Amino acid sequence: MIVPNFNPELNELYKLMRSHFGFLNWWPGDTKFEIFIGAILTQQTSWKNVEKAILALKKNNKLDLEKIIETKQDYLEKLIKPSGYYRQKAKRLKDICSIIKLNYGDLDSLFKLDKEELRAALLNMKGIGKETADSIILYAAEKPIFVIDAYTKRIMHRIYNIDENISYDTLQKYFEYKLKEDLTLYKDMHAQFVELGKNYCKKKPECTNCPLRSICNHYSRSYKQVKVN
DNA sequence: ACCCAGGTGGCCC
DNA sequence: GGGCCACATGGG
Repeated sequence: MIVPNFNPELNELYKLMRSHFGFLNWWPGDTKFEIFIGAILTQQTSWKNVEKAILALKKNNKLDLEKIIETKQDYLEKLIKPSGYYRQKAKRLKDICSIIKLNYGDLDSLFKLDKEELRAALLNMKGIGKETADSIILYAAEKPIFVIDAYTKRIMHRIYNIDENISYDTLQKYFEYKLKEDLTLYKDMHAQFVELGKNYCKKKPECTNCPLRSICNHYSRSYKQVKVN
């Protein structure tokens, strides 16, 4: 197996984030279907906006595979409008739900596929790329797969100075090679990356109180420690 | 008035 | 296999 040429202590990294943020217990959502829809709606969109869209779907009794299929496109667009890209997302949601209904009957049946088959099936649907597919597999279908996102890449770049443009698959394989395969760990570690990315390791980083500053290459480069005698 | 957010698909080379 | 672009709202 080809892995990138770096060797961070991922368990130490996890412990530092975990002790700072606590166990995050992701993904928020009452049902598998809600998590599934949320994973698509949150693409390139803040979770606050997604919550509004999901609430609107709930209030109008549309948070359901069959209901999404039955709902007219323009009405669905109105409901999910706050989540952005709403025309695209409404069409894709309807198409995706139709395909699931047609090929598998319902979401649970789709989720009964084994991990690799499920991933291939999801990636075959327009509107679901690697990150969304893996988020659905991890948090809705609850099979251990490590989710990579822009935060994960940025944080790994800052801490260990790895290539910013490392491919999704390479970084994912790296995590899965280094970590023990554990559903709860995979779920929480991704959540920790997002939390760190939102609060500290942003595009404009706020390193001074970052929980990872003790191990961060970027921090040592940017904030040269002045030795006090 | 910018910049950013838990990406993706289409098109091009 | 990668680079560029459209897609769109709401919050800082």
